[in-house]
Amino acid sequence: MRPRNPAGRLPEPPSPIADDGDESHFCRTCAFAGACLAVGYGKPELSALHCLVEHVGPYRAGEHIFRTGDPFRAIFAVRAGTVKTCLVDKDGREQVLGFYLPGEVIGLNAIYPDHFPCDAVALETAYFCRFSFPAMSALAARMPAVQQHLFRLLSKELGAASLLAGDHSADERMAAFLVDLGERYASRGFSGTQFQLSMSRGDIANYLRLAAETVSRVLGRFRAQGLIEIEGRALTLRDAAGLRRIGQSLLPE
Amino acid sequence: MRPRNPAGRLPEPPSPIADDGDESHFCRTCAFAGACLAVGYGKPELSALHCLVEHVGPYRAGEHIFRTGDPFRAIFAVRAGTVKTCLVDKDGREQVLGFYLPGEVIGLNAIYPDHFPCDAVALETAYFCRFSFPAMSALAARMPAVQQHLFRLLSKELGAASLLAGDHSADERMAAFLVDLGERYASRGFSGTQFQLSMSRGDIANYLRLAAETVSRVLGRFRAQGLIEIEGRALTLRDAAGLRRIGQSLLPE
DNA sequence: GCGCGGTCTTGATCCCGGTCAAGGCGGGCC
DNA sequence: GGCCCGCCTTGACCGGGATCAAGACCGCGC
Repeated sequence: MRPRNPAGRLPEPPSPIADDGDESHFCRTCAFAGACLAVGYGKPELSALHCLVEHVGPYRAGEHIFRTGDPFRAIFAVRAGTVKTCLVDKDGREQVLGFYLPGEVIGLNAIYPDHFPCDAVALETAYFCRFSFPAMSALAARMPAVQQHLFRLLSKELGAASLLAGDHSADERMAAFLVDLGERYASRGFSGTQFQLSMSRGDIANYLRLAAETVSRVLGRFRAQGLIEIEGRALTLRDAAGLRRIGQSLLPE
Repeated sequence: MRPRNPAGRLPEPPSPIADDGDESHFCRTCAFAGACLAVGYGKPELSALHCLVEHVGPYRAGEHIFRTGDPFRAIFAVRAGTVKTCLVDKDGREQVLGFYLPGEVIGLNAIYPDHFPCDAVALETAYFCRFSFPAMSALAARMPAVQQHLFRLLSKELGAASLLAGDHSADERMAAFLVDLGERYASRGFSGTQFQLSMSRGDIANYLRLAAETVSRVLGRFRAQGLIEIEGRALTLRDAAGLRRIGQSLLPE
């Protein structure tokens, strides 16, 4: 894996920011749009939901959205940019818990401890919708679809965490990671086969519980096998089916 | 780790079954008692909750409470006995997701996929309270404390799953596992330092992502160091503080 | 009693991935 | 321009835990 193309860092991908929506429309990628629109709520409910939303940002790469120990008051939906969450154990080593793309929600694991159990850090310039959680809970009680949606978000993340906990080879983890990223991009309307990795090799390694060197080597091997193309952080999935086969034991369905 | 004492299997520990409760009282270890009683709900709410509960069991060791793919209709609180949940990947290898003691709740990870994503198997004779989930959701909408409690249960399990996903040594995992078990028993009114392991070494190994042989060796080492006493499945924590120190990076607070 | 199967322990060996070390590349700053 | 620093890659080596293999112990059924 030799020459690094400047395109690996520049130009900033044109990652379109989701529009802001209005009284009766949500941001295009909103994590909650599905919960409400699909069920056909009317204007009053929509404005109720809009009332408890606050647009925040931008956060520059490296800035914290919240930190371990901060009191839990709100969950955040990513509008643009990418975020990693990570816990830092008492001897300072960090452990990446997840990466979050536009349309995804962070902060759910703070409900139980009632304060954030991890840090959230922007990996590139990022914008958020901030949902006051007390207000959201109250709304959930009035709108079953919202409650149901929250339950599902939580439950979904639980499933994802369990998978990562399995003992799988470096190849399996890496392949599953790439396929998963692609599918998440695709489901939000971006290209699912060609995108920028917004996180460093080190972060990927940490997330997959591998060494950074191993990530490099596996990526190199995948490239040699024609499964992917990669230059710096610019990634193309050449053989998604092949990757899926390798990572199948970690992938849904 | 040499002689095995028959006590490892027999006599059946006198694991007291939780009482059944009545119109205004819950089973002693009920996972939802706290949600309701602490907030001081009155008779009507309590009977609402009681109405949607159904006592089921006994299930004998090895019997399934639910299987992967079963449609999701209810969550289960353990009244007595122990349960393991595990997913079976397509090539038949199983992965233990968790062990559940009296007072704990299984089935939460089924909300999102809307069918059970794993099997639940009784490790010893077990009894349950079965909560219809649609009814529970409806109740949660009327009783904020119930909704909050469900959110917290989900969020708590999410935290636990993330921890297990870290890369930790066999000693750390094992120590944390033993301490955690002890604390969970203690919090339900059982002895936290002396109890029967209701699962096989193989199940423990699978849960901790180790080989069964490694579990044996670590247990042997812990015994040699005076941290524990163990004969078959009869376990005594001799130096809980020492174990906690070893497993600290996986343990809360 | 005896044999069988399951669970557990113990020892020997192997291998994947971690660690250490060195070097390339690119970007930012003086 | 030149330097430094962070990120990434590549190679050499090492070690923790998996795997393979053998045997102990127990409960059970005949």
